[in-house]
Amino acid sequence: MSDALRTFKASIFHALSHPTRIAIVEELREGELSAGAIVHRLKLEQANASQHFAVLRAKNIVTARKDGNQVFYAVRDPLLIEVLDVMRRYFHAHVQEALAMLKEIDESEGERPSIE
Amino acid sequence: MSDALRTFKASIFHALSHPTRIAIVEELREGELSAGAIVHRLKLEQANASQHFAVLRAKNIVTARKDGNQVFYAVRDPLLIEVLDVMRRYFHAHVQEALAMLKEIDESEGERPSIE
DNA sequence: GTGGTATATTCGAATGTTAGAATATACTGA
DNA sequence: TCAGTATATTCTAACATTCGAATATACCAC
Repeated sequence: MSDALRTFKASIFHALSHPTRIAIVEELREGELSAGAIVHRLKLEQANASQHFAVLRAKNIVTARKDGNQVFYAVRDPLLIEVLDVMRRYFHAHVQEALAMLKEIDESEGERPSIE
Repeated sequence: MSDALRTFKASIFHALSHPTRIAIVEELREGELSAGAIVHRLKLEQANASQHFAVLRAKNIVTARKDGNQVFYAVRDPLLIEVLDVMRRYFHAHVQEALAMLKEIDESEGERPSIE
């Protein structure tokens, strides 16, 4: 496999390597939503959300459909949802250590982990 | 889904979001290899490779088995290979734009892209 | 036109990631 | 023990990413 191809793959993973962007893609699992709806559901800062949308757009992970005042986002390819599904199975297969990892993250942030 | 779980998923993606680490995991697709073998096959700097191994170990993406002088790495869970397989399909479904992305990367690096 | 709403972009400071050099550790064989 | 090999860690400078604040753009209703 060429290094350029690996760079492409890595760039897709990179686009998904932020909790907020994962959350956005998961929100879009059932279909398109307006930017505002996502901001509201995930309680994000508008500017910050828009930055994350830009990352997802740049990698063609989502499509943006403009309708009047609003922009509706959708996951472009269901394969990516499939990737997230496999990740979910991966998570369930390793709950124990996932919990440990969450706890570590937790302890440095002062919040309690909760599973799904 | 809890924010902590998203953080967990994001951290796995993050571990895979570097071309060298993708390359390492793909090398381990068929089974375990020594650190040295991977360094040799991928023509990596020893120290740099070791740093990437550390990232993959920290996320439990690979296991490390020490045998005498050497350390043998293996992908711990085939589910991750499955993730890479879905990504491969994703890639094939979007060769066109992948090519465009590779070309862009290419133009800023002075190399020609080649597909798999 | 003006005012209001929805979204995007730019900027800056804090933080995180990277590669490679140097160094450290661990094991083996003589 | 010592020399050699395999791997890991630490350090540092360059670079990228993140957030929130401020600002800009686009659209709609009046």
